[in-house]
Amino acid sequence: MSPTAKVILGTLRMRPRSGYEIKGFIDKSTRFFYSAGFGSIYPELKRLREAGLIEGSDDPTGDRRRVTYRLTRAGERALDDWLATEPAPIELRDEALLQVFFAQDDERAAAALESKATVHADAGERLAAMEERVASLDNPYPYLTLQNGLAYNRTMKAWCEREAVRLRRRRSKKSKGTR
Amino acid sequence: MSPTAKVILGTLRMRPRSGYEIKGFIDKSTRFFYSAGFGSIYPELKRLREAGLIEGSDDPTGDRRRVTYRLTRAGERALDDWLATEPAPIELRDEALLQVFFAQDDERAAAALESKATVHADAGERLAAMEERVASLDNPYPYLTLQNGLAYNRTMKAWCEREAVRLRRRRSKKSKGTR
DNA sequence: AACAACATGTAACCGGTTACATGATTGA
DNA sequence: TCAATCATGTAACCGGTTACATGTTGTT
Repeated sequence: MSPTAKVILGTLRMRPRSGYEIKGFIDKSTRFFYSAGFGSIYPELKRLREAGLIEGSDDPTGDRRRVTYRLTRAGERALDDWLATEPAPIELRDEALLQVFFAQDDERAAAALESKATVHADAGERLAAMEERVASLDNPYPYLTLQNGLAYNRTMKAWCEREAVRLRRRRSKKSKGTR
Repeated sequence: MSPTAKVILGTLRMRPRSGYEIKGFIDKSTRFFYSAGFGSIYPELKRLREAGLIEGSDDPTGDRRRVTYRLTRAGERALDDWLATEPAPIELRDEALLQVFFAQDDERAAAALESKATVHADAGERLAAMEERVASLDNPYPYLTLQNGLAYNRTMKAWCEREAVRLRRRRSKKSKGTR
């Protein structure tokens, strides 16, 4: 099952939606740890339909066509099966950390850490802005993942700032200079 | 500049290496936050050479051919330019979190959190096994990124375990059951 | 009238993973 | 001699991003 299929199936179990609505839902919920664009969603809906995991019904607004998809029983089974599967290890590509790794001196390492701190600060703010809305949901699990993102970004921001300060302090005493 | 180009250029500044050695270096250093396979490395070496950012010299072992690459001045400049660039935001695809998000009850949400805790525990152990070796390096920045990975996995493991316990405790009192 | 949002889809492109293919050297 | 490691490379495949193409509806 493809990554995009997983998030589509999960989204459709909550309630039937069109492709456009699925995209909207992802963008305001899982996008921070699991995203998908139209270019993935529409072809995947087609495949899932052909595989019998979802079914679509025409649901136009006037002349504007729209297909609303819902899970079939086979789709629900497939979703439950995946949900009970050991998760794939987290794939992570952190350019800021690579910049720290290859830094040539404390000054530039500190700058890279501060960039990373800013990235996490921004992400944290965007998550915090969602907190109230998500907290008021019936379903408690989205809120749990939001809290996870908050904890993650808080920790990383604090860690990067602390290390950046340490490097800059060290640098002002004994200059490491160029090699 | 492609992701693979960045890690190749940085690796080659440390010292000249063959494609095979570059892969070996990545596997024992940046792989946890930035990886690359042979299928990316060799084609990228070719492109970087054509672009004049690296140069290769034949350096065979007996009849076994080998090309050792080093940075050109243009390559060093390109590396420094990238190092001073705002990093791309972290791309993250966390299947375990998606399983939590779509969980149907506390029991299964807790199980997903425990899976995620295990993932982080394993990653933390693999990093801890590298700690002494990396600490004894001349260059302090690889150790810094190792510490970051340790902090990240420690926090995530603890957070997931704590939340899993909380869910299981809650579950044993008021069973949430099916909806 | 114009623009944002709704709605669906395809095509080109990019880049990574896996498998395959080949062959030399080293050490058990 | 056999296996592990060194060494390089390509091809098929997979899947995501971006751009493009098209048309409707609702709001200003």
